[in-house]
Amino acid sequence: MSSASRESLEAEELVDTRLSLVIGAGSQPPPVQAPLLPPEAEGRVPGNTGRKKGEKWIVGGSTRQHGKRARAAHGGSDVDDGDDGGDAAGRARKKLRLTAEQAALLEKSFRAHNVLSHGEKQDLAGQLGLKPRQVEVWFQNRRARTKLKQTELDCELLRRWCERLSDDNARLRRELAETRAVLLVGGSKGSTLTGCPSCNRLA
DNA sequence: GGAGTCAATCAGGCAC
DNA sequence: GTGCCTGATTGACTCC
Repeated sequence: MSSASRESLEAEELVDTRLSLVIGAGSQPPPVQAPLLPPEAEGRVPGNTGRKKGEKWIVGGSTRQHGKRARAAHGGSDVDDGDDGGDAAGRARKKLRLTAEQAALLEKSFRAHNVLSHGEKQDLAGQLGLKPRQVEVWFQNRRARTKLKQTELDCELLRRWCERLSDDNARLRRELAETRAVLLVGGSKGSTLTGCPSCNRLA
């Protein structure tokens, strides 16, 4: 499958396809973490495993400042200019809601490349009438939520795979027991196949 | 050391 | 009122 066509799959389509291809496919384990993301993005994320999962720390809380601090460290030229609220004076922030057209264009871009270059970010922001930082945040959140969804899908896939393996195991055990019984009866009637008297395995 | 990314989280707004 | 979605923030981390 090409990466382009893979990217076009909706998550639901993906899980359906993989279930039909994989769960019925015999002994191969399911391809967990079949990427929802384009490959170039995966290459850009070499684990980021240093963080201790589940570790928590205080974030913001009452001292939270909307938009004034971190962007300096991120080289953001787009720190709060007022039209998205968020100043420290306590004025309630008005949340940006993307239009359907904006969302569609972002989605289209995400499917093409889920990581933006600087130029792509600028261009996209220009087309959308948004700040580059807002485009960046949208992609960031989109990646995070895509990954979360993929994890949930993988989890479900593994659960079903496990169920199937258990069923297969039970069936094979039944068949083995039946076969042994038949052969042992046959053996007592002169068959050339016999079972080991100590372990009942075929001799 | 700066830039980019991620995980975790907060918080506004909408549907129910 | 609650739950969900989603834009935004923050600190840790990786890479060059």
